[in-house]
Amino acid sequence: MSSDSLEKGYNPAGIEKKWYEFWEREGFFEAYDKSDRPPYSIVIPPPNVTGVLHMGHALNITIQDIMCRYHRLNGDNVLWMPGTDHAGIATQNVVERNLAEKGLTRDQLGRENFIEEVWKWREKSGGAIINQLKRLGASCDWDRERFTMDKGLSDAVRRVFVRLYKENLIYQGQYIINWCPRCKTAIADLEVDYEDQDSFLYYIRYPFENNKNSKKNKNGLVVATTRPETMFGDTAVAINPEDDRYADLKKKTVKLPLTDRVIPIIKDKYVDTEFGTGALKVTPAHDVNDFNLGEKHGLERIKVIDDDGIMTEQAGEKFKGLDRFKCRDAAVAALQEQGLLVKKEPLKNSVGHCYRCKTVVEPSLSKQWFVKVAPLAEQAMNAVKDGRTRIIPETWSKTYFEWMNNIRDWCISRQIWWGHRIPVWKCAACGELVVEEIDPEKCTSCGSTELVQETDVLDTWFSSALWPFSTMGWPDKTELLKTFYPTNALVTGFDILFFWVARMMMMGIFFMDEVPFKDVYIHALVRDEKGKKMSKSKGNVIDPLKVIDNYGADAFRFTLAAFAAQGRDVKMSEDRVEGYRHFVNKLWNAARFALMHLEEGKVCEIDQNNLTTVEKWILSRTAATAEAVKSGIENYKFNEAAGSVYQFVWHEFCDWYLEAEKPALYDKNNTARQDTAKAVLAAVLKNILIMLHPFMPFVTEEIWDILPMVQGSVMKAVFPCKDQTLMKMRDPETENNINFIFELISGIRNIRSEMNIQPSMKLNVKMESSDPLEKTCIEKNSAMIQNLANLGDIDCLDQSEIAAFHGDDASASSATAVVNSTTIHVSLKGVIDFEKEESRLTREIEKITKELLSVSKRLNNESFLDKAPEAVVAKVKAKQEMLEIKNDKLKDNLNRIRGMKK
RNA sequence: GGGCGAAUAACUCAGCUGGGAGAGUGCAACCCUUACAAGGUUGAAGUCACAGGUUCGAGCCCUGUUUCGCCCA
Repeated sequence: MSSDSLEKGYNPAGIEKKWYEFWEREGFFEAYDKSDRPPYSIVIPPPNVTGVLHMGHALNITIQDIMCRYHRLNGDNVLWMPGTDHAGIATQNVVERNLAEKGLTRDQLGRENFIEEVWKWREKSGGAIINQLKRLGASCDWDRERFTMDKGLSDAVRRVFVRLYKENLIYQGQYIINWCPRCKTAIADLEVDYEDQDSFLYYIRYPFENNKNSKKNKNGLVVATTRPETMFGDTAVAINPEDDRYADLKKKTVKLPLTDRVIPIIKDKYVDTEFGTGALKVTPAHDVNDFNLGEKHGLERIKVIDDDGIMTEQAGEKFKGLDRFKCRDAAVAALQEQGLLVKKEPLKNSVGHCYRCKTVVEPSLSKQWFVKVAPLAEQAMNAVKDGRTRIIPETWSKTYFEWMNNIRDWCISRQIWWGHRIPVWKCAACGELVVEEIDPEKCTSCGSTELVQETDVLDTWFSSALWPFSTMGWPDKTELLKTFYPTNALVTGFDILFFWVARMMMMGIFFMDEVPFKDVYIHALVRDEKGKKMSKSKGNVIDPLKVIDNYGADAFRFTLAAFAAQGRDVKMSEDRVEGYRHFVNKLWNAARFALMHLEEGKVCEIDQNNLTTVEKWILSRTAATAEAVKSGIENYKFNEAAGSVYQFVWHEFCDWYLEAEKPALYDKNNTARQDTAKAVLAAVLKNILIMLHPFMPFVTEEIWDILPMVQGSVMKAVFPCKDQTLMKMRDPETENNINFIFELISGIRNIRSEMNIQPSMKLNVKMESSDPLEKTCIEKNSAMIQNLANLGDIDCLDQSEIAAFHGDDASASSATAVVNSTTIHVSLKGVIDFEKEESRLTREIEKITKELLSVSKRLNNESFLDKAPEAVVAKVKAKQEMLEIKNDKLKDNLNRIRGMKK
């Protein structure tokens, strides 16, 4: 391909699709069950099958893709295991909503037909997110895609349930759980979102029995509650035994208003004396804390709200059949009528909502299945404590321990149809519970065939917890497991640290005897540009697919990587993506430029003996940048990796190197020089493409394809750190020399700019150096200085010439700059503005004087000299020396200019 | 109420086991120089939230205060 055909600007449309299909077709994402190469594996956090791509996914996937592509470039056998989870409640909701449009309910269909409907839905529209991940460039091994409801994964779920049950780590029991009256299922503690809400605190008098005394505060106990509708389920009133207000209380019971029941007064230190009146109504069937209190004191549990959120018979004739919130108003009104409502005051309290449908959760007494997590949690904690699994950033391990220490048993049964049905059968004949992996034919106890399977299904997270090994074929002992378990890393947001990571840890350790992953990298949340959480209701959601359409996946990915600093949220705005689109374009144009010179030329080896200083420098910097990218990615510091390569490509490669190399590239008269220049250009560009490939897979592949000196795909290239010849090019001395030269050039440019001299005007310069090494360096690179500073004559003065020059008029009408031990005299005969030059030098001197002051302050301090490390003292001394030289020279120059002014 | 984190240039953020503050964007001036105006060159800009302490030395470590965010109850 010729560079003429290359667009002036990079246009990602079309190119991304082309390469993605190419990679898939060629099988470049495939992992090998068995291989001599080192294994590297990641399992994807399975997105919800009903989900659509959001910013959180985009960041999560980009990070994993960077890691996987990087490891492939290192020659590893990489497995990136993809898939989705079946999202029990969410999916059932979606399908039920579709049915409702046709006027149907799931009950009308029946369980089996309904499940068939769900599968149909999943075939048709489930997993749309997978194709969206591909738009980002995700290099998952798609042939291995898994779904938590697949046969193999379902077998794994049964194996796990049965074993945990038989080891008494799963049990069934009547406990208080969180009930969603809309989803009509139990949900786990974690699935409840608490939100502050404006409510009222109602003060209600519970009168004493047969009390005719009218002394106001003595004729009953006043309780405070936010939920008067639960009073029908009260089975006690509790007070703190140390509460002075009730020290003289003789009564043992109170009458429960609006009912004919009498309930006991119990004493427990649990009661908070600060809250309300210090008297607490106790409703064991509808409050977690009351449940515990009730258990301790052997209280009766009366359920007054049913599974639809409607008051039961127990609420009495007048209230039964009312919605729980309507009942609240009705009860309050009735109490007021009877003069039992003492007062109500506004209160902000936190109310639990179902995380799927936002309905207010009802704590409710219910028979459910639980996992006894404490023993599992301990193992999971130990694995982090002893470093078998690292959590990165480390600070999240505190949160992890905090949760593990306060963990409660996990309610795993759900009263829905879509999910893994619990493998427990009850014998209708003898009542025996049969718990088996394979559907049993008859009762293991009495032999009866009348077995009825448990109707509940398991929490989706129960199957997700097995993801790292169930996806690899467990319970079979597969080659895949042998090669890739435990996985190297898990990448996720902190929001599912407990939902998922902690549970995978427990299950992995229990069933595999090994942690599921060596590293857990917790990345940031993506927020909007003001730092607010993105949400549909706020209308501040940025759609990743739109961003890709507008700016290209490469620019988007690079933006995410560049902002993904550890422990900090990513604030996303389209402006930022636009900035990085410029970077993609810059790379594109650098490649276009390179192609002009490389397309016809033969592929040359670098002639090590013919390298200029700037060529040695760019090769050294290439090696250094490769190191920085490697270390950034391997240490999960993606912003550092991205930042290093950005800085290198734009400022070192494009701004300095390409500009410096142009004369050689265009020089037809010196083909040896030209060939070497081309060879270096080719080598550096090639390595840039490889280093950038994990971040920007599409544009790098496109350029790689066009470049004449490389074959195949950039995906099959080798990361520069593995190239020993390149890595040996690290050369700090050359880097110092070049920095010195660059500073000289900048010094001259600065004079040009500040003195308002036409950029096109060629300047004549004399250099005066007291350091012979600097002088040699200048002489060696004078052509480059001449070129980049746009000079006419450049003259490096000998010792013998210096004195004469200082006596000359030319020196007096020069503007000067000092770099290290070298003074640059820019001849401005006739055009110099002495006023300007004087103020320029004065400002320079002021700056240096300030620095010098702080340096000498330290060097005059004896305890500094005494106690600071030698290296530090030496460094400061060297700095002082340098500053003093510079200061002296600038002052000389200033005096000369002042002399000329007169 | 308990826990975690943040505060650095106009904005967004880096800043390693303490050695004397950086980048990108933006801003200002100049420039269509044979890859790129989605560009180049140059420049201005900071009491590192506040108050103490440790240290020869603090953006960094310790204590307290203020403001903001998140998680859990």
